[in-house]
Amino acid sequence: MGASDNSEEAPSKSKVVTRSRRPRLVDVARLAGVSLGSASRALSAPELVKPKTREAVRLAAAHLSYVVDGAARSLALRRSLSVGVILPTINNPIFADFVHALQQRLSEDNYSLFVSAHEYSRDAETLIVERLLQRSVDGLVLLGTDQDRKAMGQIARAEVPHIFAWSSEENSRISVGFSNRRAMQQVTQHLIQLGHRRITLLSGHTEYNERARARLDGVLDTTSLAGLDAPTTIFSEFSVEAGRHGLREAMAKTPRPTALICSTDLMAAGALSEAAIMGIKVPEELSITGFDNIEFSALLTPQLTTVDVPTVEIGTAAGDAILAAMAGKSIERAPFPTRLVVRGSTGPAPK
Amino acid sequence: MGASDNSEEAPSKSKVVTRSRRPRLVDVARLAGVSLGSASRALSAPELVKPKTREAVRLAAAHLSYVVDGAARSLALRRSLSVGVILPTINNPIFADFVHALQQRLSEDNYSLFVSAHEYSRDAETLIVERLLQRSVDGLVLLGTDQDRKAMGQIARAEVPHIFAWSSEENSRISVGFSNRRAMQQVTQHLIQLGHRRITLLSGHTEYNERARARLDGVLDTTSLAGLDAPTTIFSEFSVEAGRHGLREAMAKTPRPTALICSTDLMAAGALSEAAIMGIKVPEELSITGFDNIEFSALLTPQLTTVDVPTVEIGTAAGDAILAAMAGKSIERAPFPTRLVVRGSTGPAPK
DNA sequence: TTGTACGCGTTATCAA
DNA sequence: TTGATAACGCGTACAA
Repeated sequence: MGASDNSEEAPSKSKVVTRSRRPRLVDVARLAGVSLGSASRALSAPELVKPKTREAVRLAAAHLSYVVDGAARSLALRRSLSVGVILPTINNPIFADFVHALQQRLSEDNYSLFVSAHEYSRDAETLIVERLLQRSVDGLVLLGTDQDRKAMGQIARAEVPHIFAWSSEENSRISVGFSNRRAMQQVTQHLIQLGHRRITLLSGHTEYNERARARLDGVLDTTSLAGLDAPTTIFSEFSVEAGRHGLREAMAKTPRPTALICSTDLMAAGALSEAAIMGIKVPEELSITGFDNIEFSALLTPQLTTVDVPTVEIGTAAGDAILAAMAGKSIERAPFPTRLVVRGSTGPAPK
Repeated sequence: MGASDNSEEAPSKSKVVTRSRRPRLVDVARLAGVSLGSASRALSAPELVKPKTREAVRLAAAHLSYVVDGAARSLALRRSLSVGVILPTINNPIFADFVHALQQRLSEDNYSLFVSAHEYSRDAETLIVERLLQRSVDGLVLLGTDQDRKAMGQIARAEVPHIFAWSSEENSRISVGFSNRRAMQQVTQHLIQLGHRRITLLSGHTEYNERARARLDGVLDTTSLAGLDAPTTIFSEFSVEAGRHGLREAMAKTPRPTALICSTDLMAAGALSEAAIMGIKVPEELSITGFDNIEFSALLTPQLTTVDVPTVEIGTAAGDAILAAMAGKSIERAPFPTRLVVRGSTGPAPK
């Protein structure tokens, strides 16, 4: 009996060489000549321990290349020191920047970040939430406010602190983000001022996507205020390919629109490229706008008129917010400002 | 004594409402009227249990919204069912696609993926490895073969199964990827065939980056074989901004080069844009090439000649490989083929 | 096929 | 300031 306690045993000669067990805290304690408790304190609450033991433990730990076992620690601590973020997709550079900023912020407070994307599948979303709950994330950052009801149910039952990031419409619940609606109002206003009256909107699907809805609303607000008819709206995915198709569809109508508002830069980039292929001059015959101000939007020809979103700031603020939420506090913050960036893809409406 | 065992106690009235404890497996077992062991088996090895108990347990679990505690499970299982991937940066769409494919593959085998990027900082890299080891990842996917020695030391000591992905040069250790060197040979060959003799190379920094080195070597191989002088080489970061500066620097030389080889599409995109600003005609006055074939490279004007890399396939194969490695097997596989994509940014050398 | 009891590695409590 | 010991929640021999 007690065999499992005998850590001095040499690797048994006749067996295959097996992966050697990683050193545990007891091993460190023994080498340092202190108790388990002292070793634990020396590493995670050094101020509670005499400098001498502290050093002895540190030395022993370094000597053994000891790394604490996160699973055991989580179990004892009843927190995992990890946070999950659920993105719609990882295939939009705007989210990559956001995630990076979020990760940086959490890292400062010693939290790890689980990144996952559901790629607009509700099933995937439920599965992701389930996995994150298994991992006992201490907090959850949700992108957008319009999550799957089932997923939200799971989150609510598990009582995991969570925040909504990205969108922050006036009437929505508290979240860290900006107003898609107001941003799109500016875009539309810009086009109307340029004399455009026949506008087509290339929108993302609005089910489970309050961002797409808010952007759509922003356009409608503004056209209606200006006494225009509601613009033709085409619904599609948020991809470059969808932008191509959208442009074709838009330009198949008679009379042709003079402006195409796209829900994202990705779509606008596709539309721009397809316009070039069709020989449609931008902006002389058609103005095109995007949304997000991804780095590439300034590299297209013509450069894209778009909405700049403070991605990094939102990522950092989301980190602040979820850290606060996990600490039981709650942060109120005003929506972030966005900025219309007027570039070459928009111009006066043709006569 | 034994008070902590009394799970029927009502929430104490006078205290603040606290976060209710999440249900444990015992709770499920009790509700299902079976033992802890049976409950455990019913959920993770259903075939070992009678259909009747299996169902009872499932029902109870669903009723309580039970989710297994990953930390406890890891501790008992001595594996975490998680894998880490260490990227140089998350700010290149090529890596985003790779990670997504990897994640998908691992997810099929019920593994979670920790994603982290060191952004070319060695310190960050060591910290990341340390964190991943704390989390007891069962395997590690390293992007590139040229990791920090210290980090590799940690990984070796911890004896964590790991694989190298992305690069796979002839003389390097086994890894899942493609030959950067051969790909760049093709690019250079293409330019030489177009009559270019004065070529400038805009390379990434080569310290700790075998990909940049291999690409550089590929260019040198080919120019030297063609009896040309070694091309002027400018070293810089892998960014759009660096591409802009690189182009300016390249075109400041007399005589000007007729072709600019860029180490990545990001750089090439910057160079292309800066050329437009300077009024340099591409490809009439200057041919420009990229590397990676990111989606946007086909949306630039002119479209970018570049090297297509089978990102998704590599991601999936990397998943296969690390799963195999964790199972104690090892996968041999030939390097993936790359493909030169000739588009509008390259043309005959000016007279 | 099921139940019991122990171990996984750490932190927290409580005495000393 | 330190040391002993009881959790933390789950998997799995082993016995029944």
